[in-house]
Amino acid sequence: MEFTTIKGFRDILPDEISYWQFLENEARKLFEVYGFKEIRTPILEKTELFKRSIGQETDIVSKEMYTFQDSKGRSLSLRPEATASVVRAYIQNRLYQKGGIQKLYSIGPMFRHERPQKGRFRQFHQINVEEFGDPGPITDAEQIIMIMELFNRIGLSDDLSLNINSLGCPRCRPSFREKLKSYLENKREELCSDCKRRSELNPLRVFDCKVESCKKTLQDAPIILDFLCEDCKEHFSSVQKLLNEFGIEFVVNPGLVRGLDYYTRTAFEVLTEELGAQNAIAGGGRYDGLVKLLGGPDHPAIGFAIGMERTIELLRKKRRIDERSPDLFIAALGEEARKIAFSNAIRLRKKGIWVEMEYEDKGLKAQMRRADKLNSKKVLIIGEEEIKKKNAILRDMRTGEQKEIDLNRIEVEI
RNA sequence: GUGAGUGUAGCUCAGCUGGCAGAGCACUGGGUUGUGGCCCCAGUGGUCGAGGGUUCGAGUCCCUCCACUCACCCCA
Repeated sequence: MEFTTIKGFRDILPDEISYWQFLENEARKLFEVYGFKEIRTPILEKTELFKRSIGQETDIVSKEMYTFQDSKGRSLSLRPEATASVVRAYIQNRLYQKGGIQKLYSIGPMFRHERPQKGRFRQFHQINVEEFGDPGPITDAEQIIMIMELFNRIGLSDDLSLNINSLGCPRCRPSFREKLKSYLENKREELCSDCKRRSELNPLRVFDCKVESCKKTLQDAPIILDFLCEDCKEHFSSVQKLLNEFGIEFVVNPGLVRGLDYYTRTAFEVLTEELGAQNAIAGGGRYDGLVKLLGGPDHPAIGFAIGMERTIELLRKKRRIDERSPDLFIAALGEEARKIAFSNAIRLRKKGIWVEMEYEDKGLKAQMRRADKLNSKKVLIIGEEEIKKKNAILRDMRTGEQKEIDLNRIEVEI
């Protein structure tokens, strides 16, 4: 085959689309009652935006972005995540001048040049939520409650677990970082080669390591929660209190570290055991310093992203979302009948009725088989007999009952 | 970037120590005039991932390449 999708990119085919629409629709309905409004930003941005927000040293920016020069020599990148673009839009369009809190969501493709595997693609889709302007723990809890409610509504809550952590703030994180760094320095010989590298660049990430010896070494490592300043401590315990109050189960995981530099305080992840190595189907957290860092006002913010491919894979594994099926199939016998069928199909569709028919000259049996395959609820049979009598036979495909009806009364009968 | 696995019909796969390219599902038609599902019969459909080598003969053995999958890594 000469033309195929490029590596890590894929077609989402019609037989999968009911799942996508279901997920999107449920998300939109839920977000709406929480006061979130949709925003759509470009998928292409100046490279610098991502470098500044996500962090120069992160894997996403240093080796996973689709970056190229345009004809004027400017460096552009396909977005690897949504937050940077939404923050940019918030600042550029002065959304903060509308006053109060801005609640935004966005759905669309992201791009990362990684080696594809189960649950990981180079083009993938996220449902993204961002909220600007409120520093308090209520907002944190509200977003977590909302995301868990979404998973509950689509029927996945039994298969998911929620992890939360606090990453501190610029006042308290540095001292923890130093402490951890020196701890790792002393234990350097016990760490795997990856963790040796991590302990230099981004020491928090060693907590993600899956190597047994590293896990063991880290058992006695300092944890961030012991280093939180009073404000961060207070904030985090309020979040937990609220989650408890509203019956949200969670695990405090001090090893939960988000890979992007901009996170502060609350971080959370929704995990599943069912999808192999890529087990996070949603993740997010607070990023109080980012708006200012990108040139906006010093506004706090919090957000999360849901991985749509992963959610849908889990959804397909756990339940069936039925496709819609036609309301009526018109089986016509002969040239004259087909004309009548066609004009009636057009007429009924104007009224919002899903009508299918056979366009070729085929026997009734073949047409019935086709109607059955399409899972049509009813079949209208028009043949020479019926034309003479100016009526048609309406068959209910589930019960097998059929009756003669007047052609003008089709919409009433079905 | 590293490692392992897999490429045969639209899909899922069988094909033994080398000897005529197969099954199930799907699709099309039929099982007496104009009635679906179940059943029965028949038919369409293949550059066996690509190229090279060994051999009288290669889907099968050897080499090279390509693609896909999973894992590491990273993350949604």
